[in-house]
Amino acid sequence: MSDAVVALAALAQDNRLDVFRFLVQAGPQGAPAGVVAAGLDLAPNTLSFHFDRLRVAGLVTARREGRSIIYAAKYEQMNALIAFLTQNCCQGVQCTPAPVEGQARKRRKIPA
Amino acid sequence: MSDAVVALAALAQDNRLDVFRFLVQAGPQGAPAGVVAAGLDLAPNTLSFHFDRLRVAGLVTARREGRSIIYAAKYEQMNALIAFLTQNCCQGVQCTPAPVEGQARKRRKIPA
DNA sequence: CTGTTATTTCGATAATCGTTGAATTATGGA
DNA sequence: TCCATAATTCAACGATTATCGAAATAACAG
Repeated sequence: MSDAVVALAALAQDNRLDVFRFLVQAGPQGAPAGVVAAGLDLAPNTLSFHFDRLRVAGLVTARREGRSIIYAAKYEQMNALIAFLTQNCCQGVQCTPAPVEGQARKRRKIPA
Repeated sequence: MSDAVVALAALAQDNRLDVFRFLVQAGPQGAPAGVVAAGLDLAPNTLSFHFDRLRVAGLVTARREGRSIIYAAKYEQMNALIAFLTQNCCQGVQCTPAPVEGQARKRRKIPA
């Protein structure tokens, strides 16, 4: 219940939503903090702050690998959030989950 | 894109999420501000503040009816948000939208 | 017009947020 | 050991947020 608010708050910020989307695109193996920082042009300390929000919200995981820290999107938590919204937005009402009209987008590669 | 952030921010607050859920349960015809205030035990001015956030985010509509103002959930916008999250969380990855396990809840009536 | 009900607007307040610069910790290479 | 790289922590700041009390607006009844 209150988990949802924390998750929503974690995603309710431009940079943080970008970070999460970046990690989703990076795939299950995740990406090092530095790569995310470079890819999104964010200061490392600012990014740390946002990573922490996402981590506390259970939306990402963090693991050390050499001197990098690899962050990865936690898809299950995102699914839980979507499930919550789906159930709590559409109590008996019509609620078409929208069958992806655009089809797979251009699939941006991680920039150099 | 940025619409999503505004919508997420609108829902990322305890009282506001409660208000939206209340309106969803109230159905498409909506509920007067006073009824919501009584039902959720919120000060009318505080509630006005939250309604405005939801309205700006496009998540509710407001119409005058006599001396009451009726607020109603805008389901389409919520669906759009869920669609955005579904598409942007699950780029090619497994993303089971969870087929409503709990089934229709006790369906609380609007309190007197 | 006067009073009552329903809601919003205004001003102020404490708390939280996002960003920055400087310092710190952790890892690995020479 | 000494140095460079990767990331975090800390202290500070301006900005935004949520709430409150008081006043204002809107609609209706008498």
